[in-house]
Amino acid sequence: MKQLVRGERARRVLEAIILEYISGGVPVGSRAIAKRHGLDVSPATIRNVMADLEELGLLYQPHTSAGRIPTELGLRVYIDSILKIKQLSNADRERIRRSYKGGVARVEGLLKETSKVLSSFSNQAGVVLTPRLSLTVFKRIEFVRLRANMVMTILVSQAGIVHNTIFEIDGDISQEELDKYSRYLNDMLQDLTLHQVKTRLLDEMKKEKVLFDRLLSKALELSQKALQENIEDSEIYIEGRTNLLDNPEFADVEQMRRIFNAFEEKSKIIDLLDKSMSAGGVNIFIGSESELLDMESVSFITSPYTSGDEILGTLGVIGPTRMDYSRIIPLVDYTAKLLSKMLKETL
Amino acid sequence: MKQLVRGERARRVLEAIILEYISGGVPVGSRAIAKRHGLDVSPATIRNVMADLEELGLLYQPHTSAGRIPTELGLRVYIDSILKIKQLSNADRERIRRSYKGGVARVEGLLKETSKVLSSFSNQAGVVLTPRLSLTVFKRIEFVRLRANMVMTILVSQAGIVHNTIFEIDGDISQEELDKYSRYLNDMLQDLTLHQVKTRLLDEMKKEKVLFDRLLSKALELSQKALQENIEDSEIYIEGRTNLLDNPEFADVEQMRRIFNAFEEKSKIIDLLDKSMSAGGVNIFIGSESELLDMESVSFITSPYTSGDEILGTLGVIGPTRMDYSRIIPLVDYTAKLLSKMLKETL
DNA sequence: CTTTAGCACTCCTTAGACTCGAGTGCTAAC
DNA sequence: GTTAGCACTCGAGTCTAAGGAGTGCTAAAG
Repeated sequence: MKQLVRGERARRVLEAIILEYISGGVPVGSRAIAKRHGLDVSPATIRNVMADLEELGLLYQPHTSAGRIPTELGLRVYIDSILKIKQLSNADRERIRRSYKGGVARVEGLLKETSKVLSSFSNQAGVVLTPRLSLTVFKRIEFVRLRANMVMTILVSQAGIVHNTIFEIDGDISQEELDKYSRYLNDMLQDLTLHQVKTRLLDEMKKEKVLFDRLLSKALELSQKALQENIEDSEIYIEGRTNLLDNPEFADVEQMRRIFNAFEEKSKIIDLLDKSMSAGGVNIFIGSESELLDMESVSFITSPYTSGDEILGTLGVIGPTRMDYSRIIPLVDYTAKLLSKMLKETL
Repeated sequence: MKQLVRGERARRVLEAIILEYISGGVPVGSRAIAKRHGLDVSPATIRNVMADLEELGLLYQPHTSAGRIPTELGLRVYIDSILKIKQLSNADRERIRRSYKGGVARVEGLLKETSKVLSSFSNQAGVVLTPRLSLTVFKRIEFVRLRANMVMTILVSQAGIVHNTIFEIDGDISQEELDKYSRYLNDMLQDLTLHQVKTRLLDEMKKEKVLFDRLLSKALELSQKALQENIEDSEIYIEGRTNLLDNPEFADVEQMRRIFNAFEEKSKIIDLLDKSMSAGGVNIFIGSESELLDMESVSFITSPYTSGDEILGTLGVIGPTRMDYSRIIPLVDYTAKLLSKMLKETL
């Protein structure tokens, strides 16, 4: 990719245009570049370079007599081979840490807080994908008799995630009986991931068919039911949607509607975050790279977060393609690390 | 209020204008009313009536040569003394019931589903306030040892709501020990509301100071900690925000931003829903009646929902003041009743 | 061969002028 | 009390002209 932009000067011009465009949001002309960016050449020269960059597909003109705007490819090249990613300053780190007021009272709350942090420090939308239950490690199961024929199962994972399911059963079971089941299961299932738990339960059920142990049988059946429900699903927390309204490129209502529709539907965003979960480190999707239909002018910057060795989920920032990557990339990176640390230390 | 609009004809004109305005969204003129609403009088007569209604503050003109728009007061009068609230048709009821696919796997999910139902049947935004924990009845408490010094408390209410808190303790406690505590507490706290539980615990702690029972002491301390955390808070589920974008009155970006800001902040909406919880039946807030700053053109239609005798929360529809009250009022009413029934029957 | 000044050209943006039409309020007649 | 007639108001839409930002090309200079 680097070779695409041969000369040092071409690279500096591209950088200048992108910086100018990011801060201004309007097409940038040759004069502005020549003046403000310490390139000691005339606008005419800049124009020649611009024409070259346009031919390479890194810039384009909305119309003949307008300045240039970077294309997605242009941004890609910039991010991959020009942008130097700075570390977050100590002051910034400190400010981020401080904005997590209080301790970790609930994992859910911590994740929600994180999406708020991402949004307020980026001035864009912050997003956090919740852990997929099936990937987490089993910690505890409890059954609660709600009333005759109705039982609630509460599942706790090592990472402190709680999940409950309510379901109907044939015939009543007393709370004492249910407690016996859970004690039994808690012993059996220690240290398995929920995914493993599921297959383990199936194995045991097969064995049990031969042994005819009634206690065992019921316990397995109940937990089986509890695990059927959506342990593969994730949710997302999105905060700061309205920050996006401040970007002039979304002023047009039609654009806006599409973006907010995507926020409303969530499933596409979940898919995207899910995909970038396994790829370690910071991921960047520029415009149509995210393959979310109708989202040409939106970029995602994401990073997975963990708890100890478990990869739990992804967090990130959603903003216009024209966002301040140099600030937001380290922000996402640091926030992911900080969250991982908090999850590990407190749980 | 009824006296405000003396003549039968005046009332019919007001109704006609409101109906026309609701369906069209643009100021309505005298011709349209004279033609379409079976009032057998000329436009000039209508104009006279309109002038009277305007003097009463029920209508206003955006500018001299425009038609009339109902004021908030006009809508209020219409809703209070003209509108006859129809029952929902059986077909509609059936369609609503059917849109709850599957059973009640989690209360949380049920509430979220409900806000979706409200949104899709009203074509506006649907909103559901989650139960305030402190009002619900205690069912069960569990402690889980996450690791040394870290304990999770899981609280289950009779209505099937689960709430967890993680906190640090001085000195390690084994899981067996924790189980003892929870068995003890589960016996003691049956059938109290969480609010009562809180005071009860304080009482017991005072007594205990005298008795020096170590088991009791620790158990009380832990549960006390768990209850300190946000049992007074509620959350809301909002669905169908983007439906509001289809209303021409919100086409202007500035308007939109204000509304979406309110959605983002939530606390004001929570307050409003909270307030309308105690007032039984359907509540209607037109425009500035809701006292949400900057929300002149938005109406709320809300109704509390219950589980048995407990009032749990509020649900409703948020839309433009210009919404189809005759359809949405019974929708909100029916949905609240249906949700209450489901909560009661399955839990 | 590269850089630059000069210049004609393009095309968006803005503002003003104008028309059109919906709707009103008033007056006078029924 | 109701209605027809009419002058008047005012926003929405259309058209035109001016202004200006920015370009591409050419030709000269380094």
